[in-house]
Formats: sequence, C-alpha cells, structure tokens
Amino acid sequence: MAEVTLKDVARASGCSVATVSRVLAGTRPVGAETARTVREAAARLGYRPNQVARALRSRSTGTVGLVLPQITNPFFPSLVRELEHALHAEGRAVLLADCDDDPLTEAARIGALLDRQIDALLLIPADEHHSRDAVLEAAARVPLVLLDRGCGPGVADSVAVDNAAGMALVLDHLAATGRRRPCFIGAAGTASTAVERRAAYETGAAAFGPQAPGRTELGDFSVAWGRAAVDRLWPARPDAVVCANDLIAVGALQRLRQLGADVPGEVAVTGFDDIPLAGLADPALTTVRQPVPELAAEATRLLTHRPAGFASRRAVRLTPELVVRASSAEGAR
Amino acid sequence: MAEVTLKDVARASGCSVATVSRVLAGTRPVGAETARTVREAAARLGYRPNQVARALRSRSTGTVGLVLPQITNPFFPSLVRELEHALHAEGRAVLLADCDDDPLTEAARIGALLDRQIDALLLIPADEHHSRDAVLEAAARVPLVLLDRGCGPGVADSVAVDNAAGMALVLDHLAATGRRRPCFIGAAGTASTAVERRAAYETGAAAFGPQAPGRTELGDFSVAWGRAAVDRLWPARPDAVVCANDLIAVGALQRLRQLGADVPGEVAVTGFDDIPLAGLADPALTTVRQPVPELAAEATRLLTHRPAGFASRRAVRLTPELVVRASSAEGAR
DNA sequence: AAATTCCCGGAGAACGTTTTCCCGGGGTAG
DNA sequence: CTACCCCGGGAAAACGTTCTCCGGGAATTT
Repeated sequence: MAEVTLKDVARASGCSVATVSRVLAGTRPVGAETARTVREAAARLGYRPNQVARALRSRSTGTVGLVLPQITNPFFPSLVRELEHALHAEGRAVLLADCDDDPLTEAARIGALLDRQIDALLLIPADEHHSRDAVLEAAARVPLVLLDRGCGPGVADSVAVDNAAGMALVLDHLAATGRRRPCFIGAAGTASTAVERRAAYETGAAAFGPQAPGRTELGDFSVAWGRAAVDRLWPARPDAVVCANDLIAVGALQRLRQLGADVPGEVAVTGFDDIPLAGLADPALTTVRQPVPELAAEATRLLTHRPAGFASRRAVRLTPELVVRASSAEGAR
Repeated sequence: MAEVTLKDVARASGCSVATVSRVLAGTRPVGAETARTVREAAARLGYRPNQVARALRSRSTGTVGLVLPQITNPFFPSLVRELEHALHAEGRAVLLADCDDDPLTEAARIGALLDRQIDALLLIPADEHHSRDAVLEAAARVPLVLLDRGCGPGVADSVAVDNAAGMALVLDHLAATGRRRPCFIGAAGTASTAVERRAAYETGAAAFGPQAPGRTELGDFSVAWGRAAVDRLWPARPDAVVCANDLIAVGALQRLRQLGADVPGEVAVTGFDDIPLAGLADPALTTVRQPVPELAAEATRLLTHRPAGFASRRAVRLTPELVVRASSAEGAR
C-alpha cells in the first residue's frame, strides 16, 4: 500500500526505472511528454522516494547528528530549535543524542550516529579535554562543527559566542554604574565556557583596582551552586556578584534575597546566556545574550559550505549583547 | 579507510560475506573456529556495520521519529531526555522534529520522517483537531504513540497524564487548606491538555458551592497570559488562582506580587506540570508533577510491545502527584 | 548525401547488507 | 551399505535507489 516504488511508477507510466528516477530527481533532461506522464503516474500512485535506498546508493543520508550534553540545560532548547529549523529547511533531518554530560556516553552516541551514516555532525562537547579523542575521530569521518563550547585548538570547525567580550560587557557596565567591589561565581569544570568566562573575569576585574575584587568561587553551572556560593561570598559584602551563567545567577539572587540583601540597591547580580528564566527572575536578571539564531545559522553554514581541500579549521566567534535588567539597575541605589 | 565493509572482513578472514554476516549478526549457528577468525578479523579491521544498508535490506532502520510542538516549551526537554535515553538503550536512534506549534509544519515533518523509513513515531500533537489527519495517515504506516496530548478518541495509542485527577488533587488541596473562592486561568486552545484541565476545573470547582468559584479566563500557555489574566481576575479577590500550567502560574505570581497581593496569605496560586521553573519561583509554586520518566517508559513500551493483530487502540493514563510548595501554604494565612 | 553529433531512453551494475537456496560431508538410523 | 538428515558454509538474489554505459533515431554539419 504505502509501498509504492520506482518500479511501480515505471510500470504505470510505461517506461524504465531509470527514466522515472531522472524525471523525479531532475538529474538529466528528459522528454517533455514522458516527463509529464511519469510525474502524473507518480502523483497518482502517491510515490514517495525511499530515502534509505537513496542514501545507500548516493552515499548521503541527508541526515545530520546533533549531540549535546544535556537537553535539560535551559540554554540548549532554543539552540536546538533554531538548528532543527535551519536543517529541515534544507531538507536534512536531525538525529538527536543527549549524552548526559558524560564523555563516555558522548563517544558512544557519536559512534551510533556515525554508524547511521550521518552526513555531518553538530556537537556541543561535554568536556574540553575528555571529548577530544571522540571528536577527532568523528571529524576524520564527517564534517563536524563544534558549537557553543570548544575542545582544544584546531580540532574542528567551531562556532561559539565570544565569552571574553561578553564578560567585558558586564564588567564595563558594572564599573560604569558605580560598582567597585565585584566578585565572581564561576564553574570549576573544564568546559570551555567555564574556563573562558572565568579567565575573562579575572582579566577584566583587574581594572577595578588591585585588591578591589573579592574572591571568586568555583562550583558548577547550577542554581544550587549559586545559592551555596552566596553564603561564602556575602560576608565580604561585594557590591556586585558576577555569575558565569544565568542558572548560577538565579540561585545567587534567591539566596541574597533570603539573606535580606537589597538587589540591586546594595548589590548587583549578573548572569550569562539570557535563558528564558533570566527575564522571569525577580528582580529580572541583567545578563549577556547569546545570539542563538546567529549561532545556529553560522553552524549550518559551516557544515554546508566547506571549501574543498581547505584543511585549516575555522573558528567563528560571535559577539554577544548585554541585556540590562533590574538586577543591576543604578537608579535604585 | 573508514570504509570497511563485510566484503573486506570476508576477504581478511577467508570466508564468504554470508558467513561473516551470520557470525556478526548471530543469525544462524556457525562453526566455532570460523566464528573466532571472523570476529578477530572484524575487530582488527575495525568493522562497523553500515546501518543504512542493513536498513534497506531488513526493512527496519532502528530509528524512531519524535515530533513535538515546541522544544522551547520547558515541559518538553525532560521528556525528550527520558525518551532519548530509553530509545538509545535499545539501540534505536531518535529523529527529532520541532513543528513550531503549527499543524501544517507538523504534517510536513511527519512526512519527512516517514520518507526516512522510521520504524515508529512518537508524537506530541500540536492541536487536537488539526493534527488528526496527519496522525491517522502516519498511524497507518508505522506504530505511533501519542504523548502528553491526545488527538481525538481511537486515533492511535496514547500515553498521557490524568489531567482530571491532577486538577482534582489541586482542588482537594485548596479546599482542605481552607480556600473557598477559587478562580481559573486556562488556555483556550484545543490542545487536549487545555481542554481536559479546563473541564476538570469546572467539575471540581462545583464542590466549592454554587456561586463560590470566580470566573475562569482563557488565553494561552504563557507567562504573559498569566500576568494579563490576573489583571482581570484580581479585582474579584479570589483566594486561590488555579492555573492550567506552570508558565501561566509564574506569570500570575509575578503580577500578583506587583499588585501587592500576599501570596499565599491572601491568595494561593497553583500550576500544573512541575517544570524546573516551578521550584524556582518566589514563592515556590505548588503544582502537579507529571511522571515524566514513567511517561517515557510507557511510551517506549507501547512502541515495542505491540500485540500482533491487536487492532484496538490503547490509552494509558498515568496518575500525577501533587507537589505542595509555598505558593499555597496554609500556615502563612 | 554521408558523417558526426546530440538527445532521449533502456539495460543493468552498484551501494552493503540480510536471507534464501543449494551443496557437500559426516553422522545416525534402517 | 544405503538412505536420510543435520550442519556448516557459499553463491547469489533482494532491498530501492542512482548512475554509467550503450544504442537508435533525429538533427546538424561537411
């Protein structure tokens, strides 16, 4: 029933499978009259090409793999959405894999996708170091683009936000609005976002004066950690708490309010990423917006337009944007 | 290089492709000695079976489609995660499609996935009515399980939470904690979750007395709508605001606080779904937790164990759980 | 008018598996 | 000793495409 094949169309239109294939794929010019009959027969029978057979023959599945650390990380869904739309628009389908932040699972998933003959792989690596081998291996087989996070230099093409620039935006803003004693709540992991944001904070914070900056605490990218870190930092009474991402900032915000601190009057709080939650926090969170649609567009562009015989790796950095909200308001002081 | 095929292994191990296939797939018993040599050769060459070829021949891709309305809806990521894990655990891969809440896009995506010869389809329908045709068509081709939302009776197997039971839990809890004048902020759409929760509220609210319940307002499943609805309902001073999902509840919570209302002292607020945001709201949101892991497990079970020649559709309803948090606390009154 | 090119169409190989069918040898039963 | 059967193994068909090669007729060139 739903098993209409090229052969059926050929029989119905009185010509060979080769011709039918040519008409439908537009591979080679074919007589106007025959083309018409073929197209009509195909429509009448409701022919849909079997993509698996097509893939086997043409060595291209029209499928790209997307491997990410944790779909439940609120930054990823919008990215996945943009990627899905961009890829489906070109007729490619997305094989999704969630590796649960575990490099071993990640490697297994990558393997599974490669076995399925994906044309290309989009990967948000779980760990800067431990993902490296799997990435190298995969990059040798298919076009691969690293997204959001890096994985050592020159491993593969990559697209990410300029974390240093983003952190600079935050620090400039805080300085401009009169904050003098910032501190930092970061993530200890080796994920490149953690490392870069941490480093950028250290660099930028120096401008506040030699010993102005308070301590920096390192944990993970979670709300719980944000809460916990505040307990350690608040006694020193910083006037700004810079967080490595929005989840941490939300936690910090919560705990500060519990402790009776006045945000933003007494202390400003900033995040990073601009996840949906950021705008909903109270007070709304000042943060750095990642250009998600641009990240997705650039990633798919890198996948598709890969210059032949172009060995060198491309690393695209997109500039983020500062989103100032209530949590760092000046007027309230 | 990465192109090791069965033929290569056969040549390396000195036997035929048929034998190699049999050894590796374990299809048929084969001599112990030959099996050893074959396995060894395969390992040495690093043979990985080409799943596309396998799929073409065996008419099974080991791939299931997952189509959902909006991956950015915060309820879905955890569901996707569970499904991905369950399916990958059985060696199946997931083709993901996001239809942007649009039934037309949904139909197109379903078609694209079917062309790729998915073995089965998991679908969270975008709309109860407008998704129906596409669902019926798809269900005729592959095993299909509807998730979270329905699509008319008897269309396909389905797994969802018992919305009526969940709403009853909320209303019982409110009644038990002394609330007398509830009102409802729901969604107007025809998504089955919207319909069922709305109906369940109407039924349950009757127990509060003939004219006790305040108005019910219908919009969409969004934070913005929650805020807007409060402006309409608050003048009537309900002592409980029951919301059709957590997003609405978060919006309501925000607006109520802006208006100076005391939550939960003056008015309780409840949500539905228990998305991560619910626990982070201030005050933390009382809500109904959907049993996400169970939903996923049940869905994959229905996909795999489908009784041969079992025509009737199965509709599984899972019981939700009430999560009482600060937004409906009694002590605070 | 003959030769060359061009165009349209078909036959069939190929992609990498799985699976059917067949065959030879050794064991057991008659 | 013959008949049968089982077991391990190979040859080759099949899955549904795409694409190469080839041929025949018309059109163009010389």
